[in-house]
Order: sequence, then C-alpha cells, then structure tokens
Amino acid sequence: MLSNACQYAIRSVLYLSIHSTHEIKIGVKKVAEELETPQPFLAKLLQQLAKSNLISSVKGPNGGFYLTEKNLENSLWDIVKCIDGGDKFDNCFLGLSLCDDSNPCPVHFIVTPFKDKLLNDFRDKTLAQFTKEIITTRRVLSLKDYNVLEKK
Amino acid sequence: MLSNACQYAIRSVLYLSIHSTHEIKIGVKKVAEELETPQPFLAKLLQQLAKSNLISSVKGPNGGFYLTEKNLENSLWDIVKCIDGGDKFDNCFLGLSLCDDSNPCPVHFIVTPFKDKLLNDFRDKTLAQFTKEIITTRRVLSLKDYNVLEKK
DNA sequence: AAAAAAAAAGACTTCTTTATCCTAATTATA
DNA sequence: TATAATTAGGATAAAGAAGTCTTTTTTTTT
Repeated sequence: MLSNACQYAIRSVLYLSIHSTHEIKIGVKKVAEELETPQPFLAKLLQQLAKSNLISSVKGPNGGFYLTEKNLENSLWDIVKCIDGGDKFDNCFLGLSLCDDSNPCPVHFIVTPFKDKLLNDFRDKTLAQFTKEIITTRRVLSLKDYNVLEKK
Repeated sequence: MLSNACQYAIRSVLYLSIHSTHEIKIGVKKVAEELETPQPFLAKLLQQLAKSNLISSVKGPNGGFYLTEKNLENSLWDIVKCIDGGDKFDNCFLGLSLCDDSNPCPVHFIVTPFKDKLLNDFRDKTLAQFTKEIITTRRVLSLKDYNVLEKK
C-alpha cells in the first residue's frame, strides 16, 4: 500500500519526533542504523522531507535532522503526501477506474471503512499527539525499541 | 496493496464466474475488452490461473476460458495466492520486519482488524457465493456493468 | 583560516513489475 | 484433411521503484 520510501519516511519522522530536539540533532547514519534502512536511500528521503519543511536540518559538525515545534504540528498524512502523493488512498482496491458508493466494486464496502479510518487517523492527529501515544502505549519503531522492551 | 496483475486476475475470474459456463467459453480478447485491461498481459495471467487449475480453458475455435463447478469452489484468496503469493497480507504496514500484537508498530492495531476481515472474506467465501452476492447486490466489475445499471 | 563533519544535489545502477511480441501447439469445423 | 481460431510458452522491452555513488555546499570547531 505505502511505498518502501514512504514507510521509511514515516518511521524516520516518528523516530526523530521521539529522539530529536533542536539541541539534539541526529544524522542520517544514526537514523538509518536504528531503523535498519538503506542509508543513502534514506538520505534522499530526509532531504525531500526537509525541502518540504516537514523536518528540519542543519549541516556541518553536530548537524543533522530534528523536528521543531512547528514540524510537530504536521500529520502523518503530510508525510504520505510528500513521498507517495495525496491520492494514495483514493484508488479502488480492485483497480476499477470508477468505484464509489453508488457504483461499488465487490469489495468496496469492505475496504472503504478501513481507508476512511486510516485516512482520518493519519490526517487528524499531529505528530506530537501521535508520538505521545507511541510512547505511552510502547509502540515499536525499530528493532532497538523491541530490544528495550525485551530487557525490561 | 494488490498488484495490478492480481487485480486483473481477480476481476477476470469474477467476470468468468458471472458470464461463462462450460458451454459458453470466453476468449482473452473479450475479457480484456470488458475489463479494460491490456490484452497480452491478461493472457499471461489467465494462462497462469489455468495452469494452477483455478480456471479452465479450451483451445481452438469457440474455445476460451470458463469456470467449472469445481473452479467455483475456490476462493478469491486462492487467486491472490496464485498471482501475488500467500504472504501478501502478512507484512507490517510500516515495513517493520517484526510487528505483532505484543510488539506492535504505531498503526498495527488500526491495520490488523482490517487485514483480518479482508483475509476472512477472501478465504471463507467460495467464488460461487461471492458471485451470487455480486449479482444480487449489483456490484460493478467493468465499465459495461456500470452502463447497464445506468440504463435501467 | 583550515579542516572536518554533515546535509544537499545529481548522475547512475539495479531490480521488479508491467507489458508486448512472436512462435508453437491444440482443436473445432468446414 | 486443411484452415482458422484460440490458448500456451518464451523472449524481450519499457517503466517505475529502490538503491548507490560521487561531488558540492554549508557549517562548526580548532
């Protein structure tokens, strides 16, 4: 459903949301290691996100990527739009060019509620809210998160 | 989520399920036109389905593809397995290699119910049942179906 | 001012999916 | 039995996604 690129991007942003601040910037290398993603590929994505002002960056020593308060007001949907495009959830599950409530494909009414829910969740929560939930409910973003939970 | 190939395959099988019988076989050309899919590509897919005994075929004049009673006992899930592989719905929505109920990614509990429901629907209904529903509830498979409804 | 560390940018490679084309095999029917 | 219609099979092409590599630019630190 989401491209690899978009999955990496979302996880990166959430990772930054959890671990970075204006004072603590994080380099591609670190992020790629933590999330187990191909480094140069991730670099491209982070650059793209930075260009769209979804994340912030500083070059040079001790530079890296981080999220500002402003960045934290964006949503996951903004990430998806930036990487995969805004029509990602529009397409019919069976590929019909025309498929809506009055002309539904055979799985339309199974798939639509889910897409709506997902879209709402992605669109209506800010990264700040989402991140808070991730922390309080101990959601997993990388193998290292998993290990942390295991060790407790 | 599903590949183009798999979407074509599913729609083709449902189309055959509705319109073909042992006596009325349908050629690739016709199916491709009705479903608006690339013809040679669809041919490959139908061949693959036939090879896996999910649909039936006869060569020569008045030959074509059709479904037997036996074929109609298969499920949509069998089609997906044949074209996209059986692990299609296994992957984490955010691409985590490890993601389950005890180590969930941030969207795990949003996505999982949907995947379960869809998998059940795909796996538990036979094509015969599914087709019956499509007809009684007037679901759309091709632009022509759409026109038929419009004209009523 | 120099050096080093990082992001930014662009060109390039590889892989997968999608799609086409051509030839062979099969089968009904005239 | 010849012909035409149709599926089957294999090789190939085109497009897009995924991923890499190299160079440039910026910025901090010494």
